[in-house]
Amino acid sequence: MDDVFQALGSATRRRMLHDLAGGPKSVGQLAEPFAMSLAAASKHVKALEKAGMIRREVRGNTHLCHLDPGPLASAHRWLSFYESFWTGRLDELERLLRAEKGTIPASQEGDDT
Amino acid sequence: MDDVFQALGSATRRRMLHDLAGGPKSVGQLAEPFAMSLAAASKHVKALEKAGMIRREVRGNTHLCHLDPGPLASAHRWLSFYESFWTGRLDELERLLRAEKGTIPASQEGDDT
DNA sequence: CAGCTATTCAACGAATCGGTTGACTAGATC
DNA sequence: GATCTAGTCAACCGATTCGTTGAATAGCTG
Repeated sequence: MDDVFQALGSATRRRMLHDLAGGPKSVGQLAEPFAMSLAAASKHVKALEKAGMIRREVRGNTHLCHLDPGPLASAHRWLSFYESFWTGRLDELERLLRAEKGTIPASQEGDDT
Repeated sequence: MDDVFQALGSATRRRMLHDLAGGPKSVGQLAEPFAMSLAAASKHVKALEKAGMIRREVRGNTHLCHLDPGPLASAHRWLSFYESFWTGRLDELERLLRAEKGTIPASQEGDDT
């Protein structure tokens, strides 16, 4: 989860993810919108890969990057815990907090599912 | 958005948020679960505050911290853009991507709503 | 006022980040 | 085989992060 949120904490990488939503792209294609060296962009790709949000398919000369939405889904679920908070459903929040005392749900504890 | 995801990229701060979901807490109370100095914890609180996820109410001697779910909601909405991706609703994704060509929705571009 | 409590601030150090450049590897192309 | 292209790797640099400690501030308490 650390890696995921950390990866998302950069506009550059968020933009890359967004571009990837339109379909697989090579590292070079991902780098194109940015005024930085290919090496720098390559590092960003690696950060996304480390966070599990990118799968790499080495296709001959070029590395094709695919979006893997799994970690995004995890992050989304993590945030959903607080949803009742911003929708004003405080009763629901209380239920969640009470339920947790017994269960220790994965998305709020120290694991990285 | 950078600040928000960056703040979330630390298990320590995520734990603090989670504790805050149970109600307002002082800096000292937030620091208690951790084996770190109060000064260190104070910095984490400041990071959360900078990201807008904490409001501080200086009540005499102690600083009472309240959860502000706004930025969490924003992050959640940002991730929702990809929801169709992990739910397998690729048709919906395509609709989103197509729609965006005209609109440029705030949650996926360079602003920080 | 003296002293305890809660918290911040400033300075420091080690580690990490985000970028650069130059060298390298491997696949395509002539 | 020479060379162009795609990408990584390693070294380096400046800025930031995460922790520390010691001192400062401000509110309570005797």
